[in-house]
Amino acid sequence: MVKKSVTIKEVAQEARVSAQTVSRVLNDRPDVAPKTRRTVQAVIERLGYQPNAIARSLIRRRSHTLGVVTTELDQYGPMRTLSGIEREANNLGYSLILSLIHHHETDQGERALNDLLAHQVDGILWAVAEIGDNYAWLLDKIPQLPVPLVFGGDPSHTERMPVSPNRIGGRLAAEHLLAQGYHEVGLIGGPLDWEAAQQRRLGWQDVLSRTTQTPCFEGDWSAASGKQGLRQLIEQYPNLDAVYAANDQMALGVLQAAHQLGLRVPEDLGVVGTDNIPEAAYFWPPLTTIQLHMIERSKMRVQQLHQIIEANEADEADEADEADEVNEQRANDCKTEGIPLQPKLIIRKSSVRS
Amino acid sequence: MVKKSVTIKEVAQEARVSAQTVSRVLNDRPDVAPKTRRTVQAVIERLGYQPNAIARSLIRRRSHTLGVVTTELDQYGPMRTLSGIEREANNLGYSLILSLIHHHETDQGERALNDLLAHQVDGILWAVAEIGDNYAWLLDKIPQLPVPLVFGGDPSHTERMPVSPNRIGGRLAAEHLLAQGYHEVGLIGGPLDWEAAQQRRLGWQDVLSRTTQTPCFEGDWSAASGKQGLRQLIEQYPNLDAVYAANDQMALGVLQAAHQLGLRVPEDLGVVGTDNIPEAAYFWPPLTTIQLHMIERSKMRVQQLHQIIEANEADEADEADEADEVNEQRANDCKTEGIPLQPKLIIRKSSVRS
DNA sequence: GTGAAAGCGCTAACAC
DNA sequence: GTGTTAGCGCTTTCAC
Repeated sequence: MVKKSVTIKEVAQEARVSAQTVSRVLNDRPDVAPKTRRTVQAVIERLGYQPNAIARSLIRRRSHTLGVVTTELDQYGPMRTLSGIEREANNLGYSLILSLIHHHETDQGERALNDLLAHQVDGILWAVAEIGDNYAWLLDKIPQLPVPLVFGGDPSHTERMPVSPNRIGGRLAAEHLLAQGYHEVGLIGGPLDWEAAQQRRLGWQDVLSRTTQTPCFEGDWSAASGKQGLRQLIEQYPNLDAVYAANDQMALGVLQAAHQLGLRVPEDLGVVGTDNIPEAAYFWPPLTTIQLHMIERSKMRVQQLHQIIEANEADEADEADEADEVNEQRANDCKTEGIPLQPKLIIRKSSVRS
Repeated sequence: MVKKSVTIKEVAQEARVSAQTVSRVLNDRPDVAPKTRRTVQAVIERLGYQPNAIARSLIRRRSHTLGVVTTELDQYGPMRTLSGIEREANNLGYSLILSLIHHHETDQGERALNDLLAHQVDGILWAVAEIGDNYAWLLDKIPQLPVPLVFGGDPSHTERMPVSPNRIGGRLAAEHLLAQGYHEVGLIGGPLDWEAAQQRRLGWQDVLSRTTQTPCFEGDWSAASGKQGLRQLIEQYPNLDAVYAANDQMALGVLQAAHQLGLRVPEDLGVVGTDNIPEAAYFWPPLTTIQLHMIERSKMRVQQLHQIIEANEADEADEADEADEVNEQRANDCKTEGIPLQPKLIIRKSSVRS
């Protein structure tokens, strides 16, 4: 412990060269005599020297660090997103500074953002769910940010796709249940101020509003709320014979409530969830669900951010200043790749009357 | 975008004072004339100035940043640990640099460690599960590290508690099942090279080896392996009437297999899991499980690390150099607080014959 | 109370 | 090829 780190100067002294030469070796510059290079490398090895990334970033104006802002990690969604982000960031050679928002208050977001900026991150991934107008202040702020910011959370209109994948997911679920011969399909949605919940609900409505009633319950993503939701819907709509839940946890709650109410799934009640959490295949019965490709999606966001960063860097070198247009361009390039990420219906027992 | 950040010099110039004075204002030093302070603060506000944390750490030798090394976040355990770490780090004013290890190879660990050191973290939380001898190289290395490192993963002998909480958990599960009148209690364990899995197994054995046979299956933490595990155990031990699973996911797999085999839970088969994931209460039937207080535990680790860091800092100021002994001391102080974190049996339907 | 000078660890630009 | 000088943004002496 408390063993002081080795500096470039000490290495230089020990190798009887200047600090500059050591630096050249570190950065694999060609203009070093092979012999000198070997000597220096030997000393580096021997002393266990590690260049100080902090000092480097200070002068290079590039920290090779990305900031990630997200919410509590106790839900599968945020967690998987983070997992994907880390994977890709790692690939591209970035370290990650993590900043969690705990109570969905704006000042928390502001704090997180400033914190990351203070740490001179090269870019920011904003993976906080869109809730109410919590994006508003940020959207205002983006133009003034010294670094690029990309939204990395769940897919929503911020992707500027023609239709939100969440909405498409809602449609897939509803269409599937109708196709399986269910007639009255209820929704157990997420909190309606969450953009993702809203979109899933819209998708479900797209399909059902013309054909049937639209029994609907607003949950809070927890299994408890799913359970409560089914009880309440069944009471209000005795003919309800299927439910689309906006996440798999709520679907799990629905399954439990169904067992307790003596409803057989899928015979008496069809159930479809959302997210395809790893456990879903092991629910009883196994849960049909909508896969939204969160991990792949967040990887793409990191790539996108990376490209913007690189583009900015290049532009600065060129003294050109059409940076923003270039960014726009790159961003669009990325978006068009989104085709393989179409939401996918994963059919299991919970929605298939045999 | 690409808007250059404001520096302290610009603020100084704008406020017609020296950079030094601005620095004094930033750090709330007393020796600044109230009037000057106000002027400077106004300029800071107006320019939206943010001190550069990187430059600061360079000179202060303190980055207020902790490094976290953990494995893939696709399991509940690591995720919750991270969640707890982040919460407490945030409380104590630290930012977090995240470094995930993907393939459990030693060089990955080495890379992660070096990466964090390069970033001049003030301390490191090693939240990687102990698997095989993957701690060995690290234990060797710790004495040479320039910063303190604390193990932040699941509870194991690294806590130097008399008995691992994991083992106590295993005992609780087995004792409970026997008390409920089950006679032949099988284990569906985690991979045996995981220290945590090993300890849970030992706890189970402590209770059962004398009274009954010890049917045992080695899973891989996944629900799929839990399912397979039950099928196999039942075949080998037709009289098996209870199962203790080393995590809740495997317990879920057991429940599914039981349903498929026509075994009623809890009448024909008692089931106890481990972790108390939020979903466990909504399994069918609701799952009895062992709560290991991962979040609280990881918070404690962060506090511990913080205290060591502070102690080192104080020592350096004092020119004293008994730092290591102090560390040892502090660390021990922390450990003795562990009493409220005793594993807890959470009884639900899956193990209670009515 | 305030400013000037020096330096944290490193690298870019120029000498030689 | 290599060393010297300067400086990233900030804080810590130590003058005044």
